[in-house]
Parts: sequence; structure tokens; C-alpha cells
Amino acid sequence: MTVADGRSFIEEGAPAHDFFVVTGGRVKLFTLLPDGRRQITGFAEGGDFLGLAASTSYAFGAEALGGATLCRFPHAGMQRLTERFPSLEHRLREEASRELALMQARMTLLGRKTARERVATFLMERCSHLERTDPSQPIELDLPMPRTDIADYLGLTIETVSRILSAFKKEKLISIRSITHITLLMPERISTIAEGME
Amino acid sequence: MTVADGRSFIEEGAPAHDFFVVTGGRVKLFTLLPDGRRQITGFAEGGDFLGLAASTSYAFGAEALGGATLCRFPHAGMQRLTERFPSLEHRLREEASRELALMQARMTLLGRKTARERVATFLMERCSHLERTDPSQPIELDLPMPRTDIADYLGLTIETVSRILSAFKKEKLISIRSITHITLLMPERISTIAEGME
DNA sequence: TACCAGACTTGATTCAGGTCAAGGTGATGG
DNA sequence: CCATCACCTTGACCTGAATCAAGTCTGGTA
Repeated sequence: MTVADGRSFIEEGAPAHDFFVVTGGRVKLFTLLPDGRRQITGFAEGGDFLGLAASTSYAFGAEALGGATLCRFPHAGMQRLTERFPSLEHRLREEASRELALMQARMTLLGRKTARERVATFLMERCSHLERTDPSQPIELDLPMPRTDIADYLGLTIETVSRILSAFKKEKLISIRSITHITLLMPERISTIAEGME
Repeated sequence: MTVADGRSFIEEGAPAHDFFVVTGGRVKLFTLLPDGRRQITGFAEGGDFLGLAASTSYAFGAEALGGATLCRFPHAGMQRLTERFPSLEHRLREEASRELALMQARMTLLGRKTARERVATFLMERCSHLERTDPSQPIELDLPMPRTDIADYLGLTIETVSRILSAFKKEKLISIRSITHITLLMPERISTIAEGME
């Protein structure tokens, strides 16, 4: 199943018939308020599960971010699978647990961190998607999502995100090679900011 | 297992050996930043599971709220149980899914709602713990947690929570019989505010 | 090479909610 | 019956981030 850039494939509140696994590209998950305010609850990429947070109807909408490929599993089929392979059920629970722990961290971010701390946390999160690197060396990052999405993920406005990235640049903590391509010059400092210790 | 009021029984970051089920009383779950800022990620009461968001170490701390009784299940024992009763594993996953959906709503609250909307949402959440009632009739609520906890749950300060409850009172949306005992005079109006539609 | 549209940045100003600082309240114990 | 203490409310003021309003950059098109 292929989804074009910006195309929505899960409607918030719609009856939930399927699980999805992201096989390629990227996806954003979000919830909306009636007046259009949006909270992006997560980004998913290759290997991530989608739809664990769905009982009878989806608790979130989902949209491709620059084109994505997915594997769709109807709930009924999943049920048959879990009956034959009980370890799958265990795997799904593990996945849900991992996700829960991530969400708790994100709640702390949204409820208690300053804008600076949020952006720093976001940058460090992006790092953790990379293969391990020496934390004292510069790290090159790709930010495939537009500023609007970063803002809606961090509970900020795009102006604030932009301003803080500019401030980090001025402080020589990062360099901005292009809109999507950022280098962390002092990953450890950024990590310190992210944890609220400065 | 009995825990006295205010007593902490899960240390954030400690190695996770056990699951818990709340059998009586109430419990608050939270994460801390190094400087003491606190985000309460949830309240749990009779029947709720604790520790789903734990892989090798706990992602949160937990503390009794006015005395609580718990049932402790070592992970090893759980594993034996799930092997004998595969449906338990399914049950746990369902529980985790339910929790995930709740957390997404809470992320929207923390990232995108105003203080008024947050407090209104909190009041409506408390309602949903009650047995069904006519939404056009006044609803009596008990708020067993201190204002500090409400504030840390909503990502606000206690002053703001207090001010907004006072404002709701002045607007005749609620009446405050005592610190812990509140009556929603116009549940539907409060629900409207909670959803950000006013 | 110049034009255009959409996305991003930057600046000026405003405001919701935080901070600081008094009071009030009500449960407990002497 | 009063003192005490912990918690809550209220008021005055401040500030971090939002809002409003121009610019600026980039990549695609002709």
C-alpha cells in the first residue's frame, strides 16, 4: 500500500478495521481540535506499528510525510495470526509499552518544558534514530518534516521553532546547512538543555 | 500490599521487576525533571494496571494518593501466567491500547489547549469515572487530589487552577461546596469548553 | 536568467499564564 | 476555644511565547 506525500490514510474517529506497519518513508500521527488546532502525537517510520492506540475507532489521524509505503493488516486477520503465534501478541504488547514510555516523556515535554528545552529535546530525539555516534562529535541530522509539523509536535508555533533554531545557530550549538539539514555542533550541550539542566 | 498517603512505591528509573494492579484507593504517576518540575502522567484507581510503560526500568514514579492498596506481580511470575493463559497477554495489550488512546488525548490537552479548556477537560474526565448520569443535570464530583496535583497533571500552576475554578464558579458553571467537593451545574457547557468550542 | 509560490525567518507588539506576595480557611491538637 | 499548619485563594506584576506583519530564501518553471 502506497500513500503519496501529504495524503491522509487514517481519519480520526473513523471505525478502526486495520493495523498498519510502516515499511518505507515517513508518517505523522495527529489529533485535531474542532477549531483546527493540531497536536502531532508522533512520527513513524520504517518498522513502526500504527493503530495500537485503536480500540473500535482510531484515536488519531495519520498522513504520509513525503510519501510512504505501508502494510495493512485487517484486525480479523491479526486475530487469526495471534491465535496461531501467541508470541506475536507479546510482541505487540512490548511495542505498546515502548510507545507508552515514549508518550510519558512527551507529556513531560508538553506540560513542563520551555520552548528551548522542547526544541533541544526534539533534536536529541532525531539523533536517537541514527546509529550510535560519539556524543562529543558533531552529528548531522535530517529533518524531513516542515517547521509546521515540528511546531505541532512540540506544542509551539512555527515562529517560535524558527527563532529558537536561529538562536541555537547564533550560539554555535548547531549549524543550519539547509532547511532540512542541520548539524549539531555540540550535542552534549544540546542534550543538557533538553533535560532542563542549564 | 498497602501504601500510606504520599508514600512513593515506584522510583522513576529504577529497574522494573513488578507489575501492579491497584485494588483500592488512588495512586498518582509522574515524571520529574532534574530541577524538580513534575508532570503527573496519570491517576490510577481500583482495577487499573501499573507498569505497562516499563521495559527494563520504570519510566515514571508512583505515589499513593490518600492511601492505597495494590497487588504486586513480579515480571517472572507474570511470564509464567501469560504462558498458561494466553488471553491474559491479550488483556494486557488491550489495557495498553486503552492507555495509549488516553495519552494521545492528554498530549493534545498539554500541547494545544488553553488553561480554561484544560480545567474543563479535567472536570469532564472526573465525570467519566462516575456511573452514567444525565448530562443536562448537575453532577457532584469528588476531587481527591490536592490542587498541586491537578496543576502538575494539567501542566499549569496551582494559582491558575485555583483562579479558573473561581472563574467557573463566578460564571455559575460549577459550585464549590468544599475544596474536594464540586458540583457541575452546567455539565454540557463545561464539556463544550473542554472541547475548545467556545 | 528571471519570475513565482510556498516555506521559512525576523521584528514589533500583545497577552495568557507564571511568579511573587499577601491573606484566607479549615482540620488537628493542646 | 484557640493556635498552628498545610493548603488554598486572590491580587499585582512580569515574562515567555503567541500573534501580527513584513521580509527573505529556495526550488521549480519558462
